[in-house]
Amino acid sequence: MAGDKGPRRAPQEAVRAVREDIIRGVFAPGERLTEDALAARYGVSRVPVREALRVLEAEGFVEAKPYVGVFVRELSEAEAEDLLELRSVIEPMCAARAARNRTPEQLGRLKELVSLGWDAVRDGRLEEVPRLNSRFHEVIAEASGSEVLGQMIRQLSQKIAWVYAVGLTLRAEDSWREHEEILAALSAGDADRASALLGQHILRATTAYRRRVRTEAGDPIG
Amino acid sequence: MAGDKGPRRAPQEAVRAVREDIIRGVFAPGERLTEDALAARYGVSRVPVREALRVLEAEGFVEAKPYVGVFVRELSEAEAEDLLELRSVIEPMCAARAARNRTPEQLGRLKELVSLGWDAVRDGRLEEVPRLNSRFHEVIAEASGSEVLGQMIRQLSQKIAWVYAVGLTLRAEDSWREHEEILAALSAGDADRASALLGQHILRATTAYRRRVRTEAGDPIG
DNA sequence: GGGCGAGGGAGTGTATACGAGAATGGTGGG
DNA sequence: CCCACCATTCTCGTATACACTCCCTCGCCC
Repeated sequence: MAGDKGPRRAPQEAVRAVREDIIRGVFAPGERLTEDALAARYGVSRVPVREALRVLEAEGFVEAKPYVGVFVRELSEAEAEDLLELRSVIEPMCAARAARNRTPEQLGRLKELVSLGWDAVRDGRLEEVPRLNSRFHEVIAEASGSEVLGQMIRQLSQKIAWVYAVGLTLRAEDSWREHEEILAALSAGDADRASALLGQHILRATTAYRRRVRTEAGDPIG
Repeated sequence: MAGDKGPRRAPQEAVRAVREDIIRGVFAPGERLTEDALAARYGVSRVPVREALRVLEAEGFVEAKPYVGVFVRELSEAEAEDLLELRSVIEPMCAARAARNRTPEQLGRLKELVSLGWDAVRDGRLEEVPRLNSRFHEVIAEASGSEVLGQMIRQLSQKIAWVYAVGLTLRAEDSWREHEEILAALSAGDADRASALLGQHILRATTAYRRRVRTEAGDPIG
């Protein structure tokens, strides 16, 4: 079906696709995902889909019950806060390393992302912002030079994007202004400043998230 | 083939089995894992093995190259330190929650693990210690009540066990004495003390690890 | 009329079979 | 003697087919 040009590697793409669909809200929390439906959706067999679902289970996006099926996980407000707090301690650590190890190529990608983020915010394409946000933080993780750390941050970042996207998108302008400052510190190789800025950045994001959740409802994030 | 008594649930067990074999050093870092060999080893088909390998890849234990195969990852000394540092900030956070949320059943399991750990140390069965160590920390993660946090710690804990096991096993007596104190704090519901003790515990483990690495060699952990 | 048990449908779990790509060894030419 | 090219082979990647489990419904009995 949709296998227009997908040449010879389906499962890795399937993971990305399903994960993005979950983050974008195409699949709602609690929803059951049937292997057949996903297979048809992506024009592949059930085997790659199964592998993708197992990966997503390991990453914490879905929950699988044996002989029953997989369901999109529902994040409680408490868990969302845990994610944010977790990031608030990990990211500064990561930023300090990134300021020392970042390559010019990575700086270039960060600059491009900041530019794209600004454009998206300015043009009101808010649905693209969480994804760009994730990628900004993922590149920083990559720039830290630690494969292990990078993988952790990557997963964490994607889940944060999910938390935000499930609710709404806001605080976009401030966020990207702060991204710009972080980029400057990284560019200058100033580890302390990069670490401090990122800590501040996460703190503000957390505060904004809490305020929004409080005012909107007391419900689970879903 | 060897479907002795496990005829009805293979893949989840396969993940555990392969992961334990990697941690125990049955499969050395850098080694190539063929699906057929693993399938034969566990008496199942290639399909569950593939799913297990994808999960382990997501967890960071192996690296998969398309159309080539999966290889056990090699952790550099820097990455091992990153893991330890990561744990040093996450675990105290986790312990504070666990002190508030732990159930009597979880306390019971912790007590049993401390007992088993002491026995293993006393009897010189040092090869069992890393696994018990992991489980102790995993139960604490579970007791924190946060599914998200628990999953993160779980993966982290397993990788730490790997780091230790690949090198050697030591500091076992002190470690389990400290486990006992942590258990006491959890039992008393003293969040501050539990958090502080766990931070201290991790710090000592990290120091011991570094000293060992320094004195033994400058090589990668593998 | 309500509760309980059996049967059917749906979907997962697993195995087998086949096609595609890459590493390896041999062979021929320079 | 060395290098490049090609074919073989091994392994991964995917699709198809079947067995087992769960859930829901319908019928029976109390």
